[in-house]
Amino acid sequence: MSPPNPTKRRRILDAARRVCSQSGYEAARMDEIAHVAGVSKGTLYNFFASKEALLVATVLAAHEDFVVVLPAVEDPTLDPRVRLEALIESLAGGFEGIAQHILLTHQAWSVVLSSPAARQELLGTLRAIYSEYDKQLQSILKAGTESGVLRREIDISVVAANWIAIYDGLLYRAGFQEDGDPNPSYTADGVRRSLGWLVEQLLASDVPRLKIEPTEETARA
Amino acid sequence: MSPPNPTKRRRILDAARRVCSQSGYEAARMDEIAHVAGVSKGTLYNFFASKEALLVATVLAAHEDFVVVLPAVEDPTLDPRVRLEALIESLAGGFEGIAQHILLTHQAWSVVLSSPAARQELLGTLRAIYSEYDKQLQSILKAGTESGVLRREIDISVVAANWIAIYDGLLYRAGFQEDGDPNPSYTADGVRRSLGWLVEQLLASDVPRLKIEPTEETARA
Amino acid sequence: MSPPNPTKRRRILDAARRVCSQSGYEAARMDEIAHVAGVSKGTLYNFFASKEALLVATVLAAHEDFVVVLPAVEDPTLDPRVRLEALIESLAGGFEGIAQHILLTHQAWSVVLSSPAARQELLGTLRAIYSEYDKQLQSILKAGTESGVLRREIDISVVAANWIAIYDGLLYRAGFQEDGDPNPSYTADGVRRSLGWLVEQLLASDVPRLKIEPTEETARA
Amino acid sequence: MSPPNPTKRRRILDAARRVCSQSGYEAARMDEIAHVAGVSKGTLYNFFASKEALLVATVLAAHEDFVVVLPAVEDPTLDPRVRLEALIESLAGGFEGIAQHILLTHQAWSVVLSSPAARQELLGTLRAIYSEYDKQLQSILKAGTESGVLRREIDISVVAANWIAIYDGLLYRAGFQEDGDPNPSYTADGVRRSLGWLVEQLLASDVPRLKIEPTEETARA
DNA sequence: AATGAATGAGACTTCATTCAT
DNA sequence: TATGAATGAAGTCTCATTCAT
Repeated sequence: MSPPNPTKRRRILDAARRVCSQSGYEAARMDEIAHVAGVSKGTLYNFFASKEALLVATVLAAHEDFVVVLPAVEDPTLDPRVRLEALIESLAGGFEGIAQHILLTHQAWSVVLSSPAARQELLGTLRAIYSEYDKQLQSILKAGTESGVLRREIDISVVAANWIAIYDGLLYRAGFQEDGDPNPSYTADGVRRSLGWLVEQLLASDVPRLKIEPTEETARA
Repeated sequence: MSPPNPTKRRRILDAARRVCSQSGYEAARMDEIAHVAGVSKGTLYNFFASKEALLVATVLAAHEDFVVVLPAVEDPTLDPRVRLEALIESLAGGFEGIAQHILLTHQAWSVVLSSPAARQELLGTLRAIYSEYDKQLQSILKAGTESGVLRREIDISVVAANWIAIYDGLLYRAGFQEDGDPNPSYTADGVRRSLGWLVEQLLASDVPRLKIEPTEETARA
Repeated sequence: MSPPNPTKRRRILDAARRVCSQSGYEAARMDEIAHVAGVSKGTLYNFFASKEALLVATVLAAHEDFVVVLPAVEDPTLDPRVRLEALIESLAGGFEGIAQHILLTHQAWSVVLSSPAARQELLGTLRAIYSEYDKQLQSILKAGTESGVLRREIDISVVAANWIAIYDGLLYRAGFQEDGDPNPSYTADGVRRSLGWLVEQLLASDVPRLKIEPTEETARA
Repeated sequence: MSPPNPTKRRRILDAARRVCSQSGYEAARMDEIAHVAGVSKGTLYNFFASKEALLVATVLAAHEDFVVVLPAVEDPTLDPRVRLEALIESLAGGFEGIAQHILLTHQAWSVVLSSPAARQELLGTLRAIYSEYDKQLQSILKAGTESGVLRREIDISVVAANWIAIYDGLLYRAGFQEDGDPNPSYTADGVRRSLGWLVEQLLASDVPRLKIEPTEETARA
C-alpha cells in the first residue's frame, strides 16, 4: 500500500481539481484543498510531496479521466470509415469534460516552466498521449488508403496533423467561452461536425460516409 | 517628460515578456522585471498599477505585435484564392512569434481566473481578435463560392471553424515542443502545409490552386 | 492546543505594548514585536488579523489592566466621603501604569483616523469606560448631597465633569514629562492631592474630611 | 530671506495641518500635502528638511494660532477676579480651534518617540507654553490671596495644577467626541462653566464673583 | 527656486512546509 | 497515520527623498 489509501488520494485529487479550476493553480491554497478534501494539511503531504507534485498529478488524472478510446477504433478488421467515426466519438465524448478543466491544463504550464522535473513528467505524458493518438490515426488512414476506401493521394501525415490540430484548436477555444456562451462550434457536437467534415474530404469519390450513432457508453463519457 | 513615456513603457513590456516567458508569470518577480528593463521597481508601478495589470498588458502587447494582416487579404477585388493564400501567409508569418510566447498566454489564464476585471479585458480583446479573423475568413469564402472558384456546396461556417481550429491547434501544440524539437508540423511551414491542404479541399474541381510566394515583407513579420 | 492560546496571545500583547511604547506605533515593526514575544511573524497573524488590529487590542488591554475599581466605591451603604476617597484611590492606583502607556493611547488616534472600524472599536470602548466612571461618580455625589454630607447646592454634572477632566488632564500632562522629571503633580500622589482638594470643596461646612489609607491591594494595582 | 517665501511656507503649513488632521500623520503623504498646498514635492523640501520637521512645525504653528491671551490677564492693576475671568475667556476662545486639531497634537507623539531631535523641540516648546500659563496663573492667584479677594488658605500650586488639568482634560476628551456629538462639557462654554466653578471655590466668602462678557475679539478667536 | 519622475529601502502579509502531539 | 499551530522565506507594493532639468 505505498499510496496509503486510494480513496483518500482520490478525494485529494478531486478537491485539487475543483479548487484549481476555480482559483487557478497559483492562487489555490493547500489549506483550501485540504479543507475541500476533508483532510488535514499534513495528510496532503503524506500523499504528495509538494504542491507542484499535486498539480501534476491532478492534471494527469484529469486527462486520464476523460480519455476514453472506444474499442472499435483499435479493431483493424473493421471498415476504416467505422474506425474513424468511432475515433470521432471517442474524442467528442471526452471533449466537454476536458474543456471544463482546460484551464487546469493551462495552469500546468506555469509550473512546467519553473520546474524541470515537473516539465519532464507533464510534457512527457502529454506527448505520449498525443503520440498514441497520432499513431492510431495514421494506421487507420493507411488502412483506408490501402483498401481504397480513402482517396489514395492524401498526405497521411498532413491529414493526421490537421485532425489533431482541429481537436486541440476546438479545445483551446472552448476555454475562451464565457459560461453562458452557447457557441456550438466548441461543444461535443462541434467536434463531430468539424472532424466529420474532415473525414468527408478523405473519402474516395465512390464510397458513402458511414455514420455510427452515439452509444450509451460514449454518451456517458 | 510626461508620465506616459512610450519608450520606457515599451522597455518594461519587453522586459516583462522576456522574464515571464522564462520563469512563468507567477514566478516572475517584479524585481527582476525592473532589473531587466533597466528601471527601478518604483518606476514599474508608475506605469502599471499592479503586477496583474502588467501581465495583461504584456499578453495583449505580444498579440498585437504579431498579428499582421497582409493587405491582399482585405482586397475584395482579388481572386479569393489569392486572398486565402495571403491569409495563410499572414498567419504563418506571425506563427513563430506568437508560438514563442504562447506559454505566456496560457499562464495568463491562471491570473485571469482570480480577477474579473483582468478577465474581461483579456477575454474581450482575444475574442475581438478572433472575431475579426472569423469575419474576414467567412467573407472570402462567401466570395469564393459565389464566384465559382470554391465548391458551392461547402458549409462556410464549418470550414471557417476548422480553419481557425487548425491554426489554434498548431499554436497550442507548438507550446509542447521542447526547444530542440524539430517537428515540422508546428512551424510557419507547418501552418502553410496544413491550411494549404484545407484550401485544396475547397477548390472547385476545375480551378487550379494559386500559390503566392512569401515576400520579404511577410517573412520579416 | 486550540487557536486561542491565552498565554501566547498575552505574550504577544505584552510584547506589542513594550515595543510600541518605545518606538511608537507606526515605527514598531511586526518583526520586532514577534521577536520580543518570542514567536514568529506568522504566529502574530494567527492571533491578530493585521497590525492595526494588534494595536487596538494592545491599547484596550493596557486600559483594562490598570482600571481597578475598589469595592468600596460601589457600596451604597458606605459614607459618600469614604466612597469618594476610595474612588480617588482607584484612580491614583492606576495612574502611573496608565501614564506609562499614555503615549501609546495618543498614538492610537493616528491609526484610528484611517480606519473607521478601528475608530469605532477604540472610541466605543473608551467612551464606555468613561461613561461608567461618570455614572459612578454622579451617583456618589447624589447620595452625598441627599444625605447632607456634601453641600446641597453643588451642580453635580459640573463637578463630575471637573473631576474627570482633572484626572484626564493630569494623565495628559504626564505624557509630557521626561523620564527623569520629578514634577510631583503628575504622579499618583498628585492625583490624590488634586482630587482631594476637589472633595474638600464639596463637603458641607459641618463635616470633616475622611481619609482612607492606601491598602496593600490598591498599592499593588 | 532664509525661509525663502513666507506666504508659500504658510500655505504648506496650512496644507499639512489639514491633511494630517484628516489622515493622521503617518498616513499623510508628502505628495498630498504638496498637492493641497499647490506646490511641488521638491518645494516642500526647500522649506522643511523632512516630513518629521514639517509635522513639528505644523503642530507648533497650530498651537500659536490658537493661543490668544487677552491683555487683561497680564494687567496687574486689575482686580484678580477680572484677570481670572479674562484668562478663562482666553482659554475658552482658543478651545475649539485647538480641539479641532487636537488629533494633530496626539499624532506628534508618534514622531516624538522616534526622533530625539523632534522630541526636544516639540516637548520643549509645549512645556514653555504650559510653564508660561502656570506662571501667569500663580501670579494672579497670589495677588488675589494677598489682596483678600481670594481665600487666604488656598494652596496656590494645587489650584494652579487643577486649573490647567481641567483645561487639558476637557481638551483631551473633546478629541473623543464624534463630529455630531453635542456633549456641552467639551465646548468653549464647557470651559467657562468648569473653570468658573473653580473660581467660585476660591473667592473669599464676602466678595461676589465678577463676570466679563465675551468681547468681539475673543469670540473671533 | 521649482518641478516631478525616478529611486530603492523597507514594511506588511502570505502560504508552502514542517513537526510535535 | 493524522493533525494543525508554528514557522520564516519571499514577494508585492509604498512613499520619503533626491536630482537632473
